[in-house]
Amino acid sequence: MSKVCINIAWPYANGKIHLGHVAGSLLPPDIFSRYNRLTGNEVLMVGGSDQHGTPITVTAEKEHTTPEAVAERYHEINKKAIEDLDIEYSLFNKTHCKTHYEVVQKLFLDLLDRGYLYIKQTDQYYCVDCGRFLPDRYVEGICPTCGAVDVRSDQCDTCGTTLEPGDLKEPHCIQCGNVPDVRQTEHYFLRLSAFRERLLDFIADKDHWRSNVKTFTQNWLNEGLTDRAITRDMTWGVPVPVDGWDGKVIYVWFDAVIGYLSASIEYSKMIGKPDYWKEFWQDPAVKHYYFVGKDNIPFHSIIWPAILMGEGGLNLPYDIPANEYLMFGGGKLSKSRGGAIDVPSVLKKYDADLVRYYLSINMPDTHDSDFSWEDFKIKINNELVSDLGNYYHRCLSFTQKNFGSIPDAAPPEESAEVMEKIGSIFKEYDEHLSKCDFKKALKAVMDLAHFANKYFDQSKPWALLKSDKEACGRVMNTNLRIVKALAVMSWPYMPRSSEKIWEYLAIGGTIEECGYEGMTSPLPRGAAMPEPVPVYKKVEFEDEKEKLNKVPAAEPDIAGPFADFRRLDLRAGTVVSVQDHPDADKLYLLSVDIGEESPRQIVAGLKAYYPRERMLGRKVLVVSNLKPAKLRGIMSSGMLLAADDEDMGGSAVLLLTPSKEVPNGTKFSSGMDSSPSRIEYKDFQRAVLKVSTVRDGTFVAGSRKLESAEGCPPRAVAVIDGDRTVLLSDGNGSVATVDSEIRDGAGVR
RNA sequence: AGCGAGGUAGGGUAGCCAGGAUAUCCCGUCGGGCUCAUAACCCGGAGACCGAUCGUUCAAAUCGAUCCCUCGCUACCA
Repeated sequence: MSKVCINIAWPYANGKIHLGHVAGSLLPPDIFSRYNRLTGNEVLMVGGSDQHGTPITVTAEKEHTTPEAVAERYHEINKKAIEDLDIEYSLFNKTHCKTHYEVVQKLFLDLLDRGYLYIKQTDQYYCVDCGRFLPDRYVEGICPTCGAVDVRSDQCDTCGTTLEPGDLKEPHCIQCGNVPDVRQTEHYFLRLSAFRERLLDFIADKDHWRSNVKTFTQNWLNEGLTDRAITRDMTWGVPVPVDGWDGKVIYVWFDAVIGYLSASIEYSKMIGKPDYWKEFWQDPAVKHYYFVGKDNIPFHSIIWPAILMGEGGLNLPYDIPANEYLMFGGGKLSKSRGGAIDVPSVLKKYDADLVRYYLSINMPDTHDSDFSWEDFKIKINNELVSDLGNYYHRCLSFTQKNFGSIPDAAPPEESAEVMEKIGSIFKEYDEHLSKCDFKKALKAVMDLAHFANKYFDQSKPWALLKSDKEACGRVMNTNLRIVKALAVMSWPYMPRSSEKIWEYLAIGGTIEECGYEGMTSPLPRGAAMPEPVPVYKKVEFEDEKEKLNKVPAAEPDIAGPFADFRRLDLRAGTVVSVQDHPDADKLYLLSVDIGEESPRQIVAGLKAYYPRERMLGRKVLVVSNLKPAKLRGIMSSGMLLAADDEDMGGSAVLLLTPSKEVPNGTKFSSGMDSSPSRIEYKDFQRAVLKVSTVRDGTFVAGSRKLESAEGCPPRAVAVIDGDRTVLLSDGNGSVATVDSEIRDGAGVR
């Protein structure tokens, strides 16, 4: 029996938690905690809502409310969601709490005393109108390096340059629009660099860490550590506990990680044993685990250990089993991407245990994993319900119906094989779980379920019932012992249903009291069994499936020959104006008339190939239904088709042009039906368009026979699909071509 | 283009770090068994030159090199 401290990454209280959070950092620690409890260890499991920081103040301003209101709202929602998932924290705390403030401030002052913090003057934007310093994301302007517009003041997303206050051209406050001053301000910096050696020592023996965690940390340390500002000019957060520092707070990443400690202390106070936390934080024998997502690794492997080292006398992390991402429909499952599946709505439809099972068996522990409702259904129905659930039910209902109570046990030699199997599965399970290998341990449980079903079949209790009821009872007793073992081993994963099974077994007490120790002990003979009801039901979703799965909207399906090409809407047009892109070397900013009310604005990377005068007035072909995209800050609605023979070893880039004069807006669909619906760039890339000289009705590149070579210029563009080759034309004798030499087979992009 | 991950039977995967004898599991498929059970369970079959090539080795899915392809993030891709 030992103590274990389980620390869980703090979800940010600016939105509802979703399945990505659950699979990534919330469910694993709960499984691990329950596993430890069944092993007989004492667990302290803490975490909570991260409630400070600028994004919450932004939300609050948007909603015309206070940051506290926003933070509290999501704290309550998420706390409830976590409880509904049966994730049992000792305490799910929050950073906006008195104890947390005190602990953060104490650590701050301790580090200050020891010389790990120092003050540095920095420049910061200050808005006179708003009367305050502005956070980085409150100031936008033009990037001095690349000229992109509406760039945030800390970093240009367009060119990646890191910016300092004052760098931005034409800065403005996004709140009031005024031009902010650059004023001197001071901040406390954490002397991270002072911990480098100690941190290297710290990770040196961490061979049990997952390789990505260790490698990532090692790389960070090798690159050298830069001191970081740990205070900000704002009021939403933990105040800096130094006179004259009003209006400044401690920055999130110093604030939030300390939450592990403050939540432990807060919990101790709550249970009336104010020193309880010390048993976990000050006894070096207690292992500390940190369950986080992979984006959170350095905060837990470097910054937090540095803070702990600076404070001294507190346990450092023992392991940081960081998970990868749960992907949904190909995209990262995150709040910002909109593909999120938040916990409250999922739990409205499905039992927590089903969700826990699926996320466990599909956990992104070593790689990103994909979430889909289709897969959810398959795994739940075929594995959980059919194997495990059905086994539970056939055993319990058969015994209950025919015996009404627990029948007498078989003599040891009769059940030896089964008990051995339980033992060997448990060994495997235990090994995996002790290493936080959740997926594999659960697979071991499912293996036992499979073995169990086989045992049931082979021992044929339904036949024995007629021939030898006593023997039947002995077999069922053995079966029920497997049921018991399955329920105990499943409990960390699916607590609620396991407890239900426990009731049906009429053992009394709880699974937690039984523990792994009592898992294989005999059943209470003669105990009356209640009538069982299946604990897992198959999931069915005809409508739901459509709704939930169709987050990535189904596109109108174009099938058949030239499907990829027919998704394009190609139009003839005339370049009516050419300007240099203000912020890019290679890009032109064009207006192209494609027969619409006003010309399209299109950004094109052609500066290197066409001087301005050769662009102006030029007849071109435009992909008109391409999803508009910002190119270095400027919207581009479409793209010009150009041939490029790089793949053929050339270096020419030539704009496509109609062979005969056609009105702007003329459709180039080679006489086929095409779709006007909006497409992505990658959809465009799927269509195969090639340029080649044409001789005797044959497309020289690849010697492909053209289906019609009518009106064909000597060099032309063709659309290729399988073995079919068709000229790209307007269907009326104007064929797409280029006006100078290019290698045959050049692609079009 | 940069970074990250990955390419193993029709689909999805395990194994790869610590190289060895019939390559795992799930779905699907084909055949059989059973009838206690949630049309579930059990057994058996077919189906994979482990992305390609080269190398290291007595031995490579596993180690090294090169290349190809896919996905995600990022981008002066249009």
